[in-house]
Amino acid sequence: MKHGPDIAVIAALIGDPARANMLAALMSGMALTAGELAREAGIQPQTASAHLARLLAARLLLVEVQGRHRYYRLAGQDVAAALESLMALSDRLGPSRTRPGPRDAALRLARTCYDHLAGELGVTLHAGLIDRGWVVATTDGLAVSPIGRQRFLAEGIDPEALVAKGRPVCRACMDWSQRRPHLAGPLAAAILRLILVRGWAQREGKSRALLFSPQGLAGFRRLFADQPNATPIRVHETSAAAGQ
Amino acid sequence: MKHGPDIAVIAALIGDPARANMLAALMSGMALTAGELAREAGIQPQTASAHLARLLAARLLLVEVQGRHRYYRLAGQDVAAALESLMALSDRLGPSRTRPGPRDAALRLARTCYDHLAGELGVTLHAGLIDRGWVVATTDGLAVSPIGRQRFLAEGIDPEALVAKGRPVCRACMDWSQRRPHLAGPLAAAILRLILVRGWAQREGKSRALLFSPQGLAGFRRLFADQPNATPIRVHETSAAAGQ
DNA sequence: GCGATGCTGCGGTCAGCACCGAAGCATCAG
DNA sequence: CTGATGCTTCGGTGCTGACCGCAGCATCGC
Repeated sequence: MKHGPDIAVIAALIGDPARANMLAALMSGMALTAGELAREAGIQPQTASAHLARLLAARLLLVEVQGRHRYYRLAGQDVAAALESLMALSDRLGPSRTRPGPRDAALRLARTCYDHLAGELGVTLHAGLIDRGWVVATTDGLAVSPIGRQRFLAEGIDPEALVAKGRPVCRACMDWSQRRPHLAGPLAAAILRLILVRGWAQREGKSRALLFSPQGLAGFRRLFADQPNATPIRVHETSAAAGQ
Repeated sequence: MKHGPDIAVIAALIGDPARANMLAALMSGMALTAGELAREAGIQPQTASAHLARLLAARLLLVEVQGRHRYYRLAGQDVAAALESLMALSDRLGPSRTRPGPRDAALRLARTCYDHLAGELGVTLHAGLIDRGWVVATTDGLAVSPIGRQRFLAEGIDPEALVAKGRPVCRACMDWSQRRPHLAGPLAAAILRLILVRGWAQREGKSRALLFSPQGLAGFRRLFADQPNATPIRVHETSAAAGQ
């Protein structure tokens, strides 16, 4: 048992600061060039190239060549999920090695998690869809109910067109900052695209943060989150969680 | 952004082979002494002590002193979840760096994931409880239905006694080997205890593998998995590996 | 054709850290 | 008490790997 379990190889790849910075940048879901990633990590292009080659060999990244550019992106949802779960452990190091600036607040409110919405609004989305009965639990995770399908079709999303090789169309994913589940899967990816296409929110530069316009936030809440009739949803536990 | 994101610190800790071996051993959910962990990792006690101190400082582990022994265990469910998600990425390295022996087949059939059941039977449990309507989706993840509570009480498990500080009593957790959700959370932990107490299964040494007796397997399936009336559940996608 | 840009491979340097030997404390058995 | 066990701290060694300067290709613009 000299060379250790495979988990050590993967974790060691993520464990280098330069590579971790690159992976964190790719968590936005965008494909970035080798040069952009080098700048993101604060290293020279040669060094970045070596790092990227190793991440590629481990199948953590995919690459697409376009002319003289090489666009790297995360290899899949599972890679993003693993990175998120590691972020969830980061709090343990100390109350805040990450300086809690305004950008951090934006990240906690809404951010991309590879291809879908995360943060407080991601949790709100998950809760809202379940409250409305659009999404229900199945043996495979979560699925869209008949009424939900009708509603999504009205918004231009066909859930049945999103199913791929028996994978669930959506599922719960533990949110790093909220410590509650948010919505993941192809359906969640389609909803994020809808949010961006309608101009409800836009990316903040190359970061993972999503900036919602007031109108966009209102539209989002009206469609997915607001409880038309009854009890208000509780999404503001972050303040209480701080004292934990 | 010189010293990298916190995620790099955590991943680097897990990324060392010796530490990864220790953490993997602790995934069984048992508390192990420093010496046992040193042997597990194949290193000298002094080296292990240094590793354990670092894991402790990062709050990945908890320690309990009993006489001259020090019992280490994982700090919580989130640590176990992160390790599982890293294992899910290990497949990408190569078809099988992990030799696929009989022990591996046992791991894929049933194993502990920190404090609950994982593997094919863990997925079966998740699917079975949802099929029976004992567990349903809520805004917090999964919850026990009234009929479910009645059934669990009949087996000596009180779901309401398991709720702690607003955390969901159970939730879905993506299974490393099955790539489908299995049941996690306090309820899942109680079910694992039930399985062990009734003698349906026992741990294989210090490994994560759970060995079900034929009678135990029958009892488990009858109570949680078998579909009494209708369509058979599909849990045998890896039937080749299971051998059952 | 030319130079500029984006990326990768090669060598050499250097720091970090995993490792063990030796020693020091606490606990337990007798 | 003495000796044995379990664990930790300290010092020193050795090796892996991250880094950059330099060079070599491919692509784009002109």
